[in-house]
Amino acid sequence: MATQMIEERDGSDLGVLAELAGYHLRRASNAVGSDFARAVAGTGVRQVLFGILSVVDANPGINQGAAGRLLGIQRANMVALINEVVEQGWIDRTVAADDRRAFALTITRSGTEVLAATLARIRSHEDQMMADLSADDRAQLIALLSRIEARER
Amino acid sequence: MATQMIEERDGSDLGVLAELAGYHLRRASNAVGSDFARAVAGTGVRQVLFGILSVVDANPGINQGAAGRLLGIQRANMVALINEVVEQGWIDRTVAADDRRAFALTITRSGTEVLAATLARIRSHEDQMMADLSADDRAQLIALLSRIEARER
DNA sequence: TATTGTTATACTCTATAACTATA
DNA sequence: TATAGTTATAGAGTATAACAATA
Repeated sequence: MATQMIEERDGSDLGVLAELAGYHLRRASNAVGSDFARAVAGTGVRQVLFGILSVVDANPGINQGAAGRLLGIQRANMVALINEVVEQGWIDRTVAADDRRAFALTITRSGTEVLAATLARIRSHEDQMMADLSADDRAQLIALLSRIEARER
Repeated sequence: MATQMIEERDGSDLGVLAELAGYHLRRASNAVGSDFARAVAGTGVRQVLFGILSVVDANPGINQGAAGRLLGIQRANMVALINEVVEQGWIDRTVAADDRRAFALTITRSGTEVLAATLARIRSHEDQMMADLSADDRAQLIALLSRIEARER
């Protein structure tokens, strides 16, 4: 099997790094992350916060802890994040009816609007970042990434 | 085209988030990143530092700035990172012969050993994280990610 | 005893602006 | 003027440990 050596014009290259999926994951994730930030600049939305809005929208009344587990966010870190979306008026936080330790989260009218508005911007941002990928490529990418995510421990 | 809805056993799901490549990139990158840390725990190596070792090893005498550009690390952030690898004795930093503003970086004997030793651990860590991917899948993944990285600005 | 949310805290990565010394 | 490296600083994400209230 012939391996392809990727080089800069001046001959400098990444070395073994180029073969490591972890490196490319980090670079691609950072590239997409900072373009995401540009795309939603001024809205107060960030990648994590959009995730919370999406999960709470899809699961009305979900517990704070359960939402965190779905998103891979630790309990301790959820506190400030939920405070933020509550203060923005995007999420309602009420004591859960069945468990007085827990908070039930629901998206507000305003939160729904922010979700829709930023989703539009995010879709066009993703279209740009994935411009070199066909629809199949994109689906394949998500499928591959999901298989890696599943190995989290 | 039928879309597949991914759900937890209790019926909770990610909502629109599940369709966004950016979200899966972030989750997969974090999962791989923390497993990387576990794999090289105790060595003093981190993802960024391994990147620097790899690039300097592949390009002896490369400038600090050029190494940073290859890796997507800002000038300002390179300083502390290079201090770290120099203090560890993994990299030699000398004033460049042709440009007295610049530093020429070369990997040391010790750095070469650390690179080889951690590379072995990293390869087995990647094998575990990519256990659900065929060799073709893995190559495809890296190819797809590279196309996204290329859109960085 | 275990779980939910909380506080405090620390580490790492990334970003920007202003400075210096050389080119 | 532009570039290489530096300093200072800030924001964000993630991690752990210990605690109170409730289950």
